[in-house]
Amino acid sequence: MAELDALLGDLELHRVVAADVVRAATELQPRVIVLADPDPARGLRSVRRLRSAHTDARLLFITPVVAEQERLEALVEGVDESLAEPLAPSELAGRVRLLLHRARPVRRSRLLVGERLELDLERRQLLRDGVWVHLRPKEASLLELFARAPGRVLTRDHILERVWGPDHSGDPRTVDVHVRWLRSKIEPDPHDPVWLLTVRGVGYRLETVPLTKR
Amino acid sequence: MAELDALLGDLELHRVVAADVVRAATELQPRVIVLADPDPARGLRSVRRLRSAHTDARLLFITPVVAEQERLEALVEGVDESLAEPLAPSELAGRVRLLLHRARPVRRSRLLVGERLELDLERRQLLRDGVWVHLRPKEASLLELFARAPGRVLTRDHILERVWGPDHSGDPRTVDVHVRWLRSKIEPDPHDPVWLLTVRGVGYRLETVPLTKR
DNA sequence: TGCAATGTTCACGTGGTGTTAACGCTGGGG
DNA sequence: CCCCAGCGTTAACACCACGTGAACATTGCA
Repeated sequence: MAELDALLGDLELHRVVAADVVRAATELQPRVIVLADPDPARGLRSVRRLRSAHTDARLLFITPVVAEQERLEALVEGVDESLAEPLAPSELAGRVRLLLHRARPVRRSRLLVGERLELDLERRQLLRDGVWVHLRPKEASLLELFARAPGRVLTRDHILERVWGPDHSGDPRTVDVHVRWLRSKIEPDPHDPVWLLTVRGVGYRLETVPLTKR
Repeated sequence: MAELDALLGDLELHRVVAADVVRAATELQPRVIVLADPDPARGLRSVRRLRSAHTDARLLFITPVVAEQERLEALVEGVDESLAEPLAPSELAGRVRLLLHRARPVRRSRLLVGERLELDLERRQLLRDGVWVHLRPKEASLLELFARAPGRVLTRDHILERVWGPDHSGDPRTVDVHVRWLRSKIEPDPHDPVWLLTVRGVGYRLETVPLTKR
């Protein structure tokens, strides 16, 4: 472990026991978590608890070489890497650095629309010209859906499925109302939208870059 | 100073003037801050401002050898180390590394909400405008949980798990009542909360910085 | 044991939120 | 030029989540 410390010495390292892993992850907000529990079952439980916790950390799961089953399960649970002990310190250090630098579809907490609008996913609110604008739950979900697919046309059915849920059977026109409410909050002139645009006969799309600049 | 740079060259170093120390500490989130102000009184003010700022940094306080009084006061204020100039560069570098590698970063004993509220984690009480406000155990735990995840939305289930324990099965609405009691103690107007906010349909979140300022 | 402090649960009112429908407007095609 | 499907707009309505107060239970301490 001294050797490992030397290899990762320029990083901020913390060691915690399994019982504290969720609390530590939430408080410290690390970028990488290495789970090296001697008990594979307890390690798996830690994985599940972490996955439902408020952390974006990438997970590196390490088990004794005999615990092949748990190592595979961990992958299913969504860990980023799953390795078996024994493990060379340099190997582990390398994996940690790999995860650290890996471009991951990071759950960014902020999405931009233009230069004056910012959707804060944590607060589920909108920052417009430096002023916070309240978003209702459905509005936030709707805007998030659009912002994650900038420029793409989304049909009402697609929107209903993603925002309202797959088994939801409601009037597609409900989407229109929410679009209107969103426009009143993000558009300079709601009557002449420049961001959240109608695609007649198909659905709606959100521009993320001013049209004139393209 | 060139010699010191050589001794600490593998670390990321920043130099700032006293007026910028709080801002720099907040933005850079350093692990160690060396306060070497030629003016001992100004150095002490920096210590106090840092101690109530959003940083976990360990503090190393350096004064001219004549300023014995201030050096002792700094210790009372909670600096981690207090040394007198003149000081050999190797000595200083050694102290910095000592603080850096100290087993575990010191648990911050105080968390801030706004500028007038301070949660003392040891006493588990609240300092509001310089007056101690009594917190009941659950209230203290709840506020601590929020203060450690400023701005983040916490669901009732998440709160229950963290404050009441993982195996606790109680009414999620219990959280509402404690939130209400907390509001009566931290909010200027409990009917119109500005710190501990409701996120309808999701949970609650604690703002640590006034929203309009951002 | 008794009392005070703390914690939990419930019921009720209210306001925010979502849904639906009706009606008017617009643009494109016959 | 008119028609109509599609969309904008508004408002009524129902529902549900939350705030609130209080009763009740539990804990801690003298």
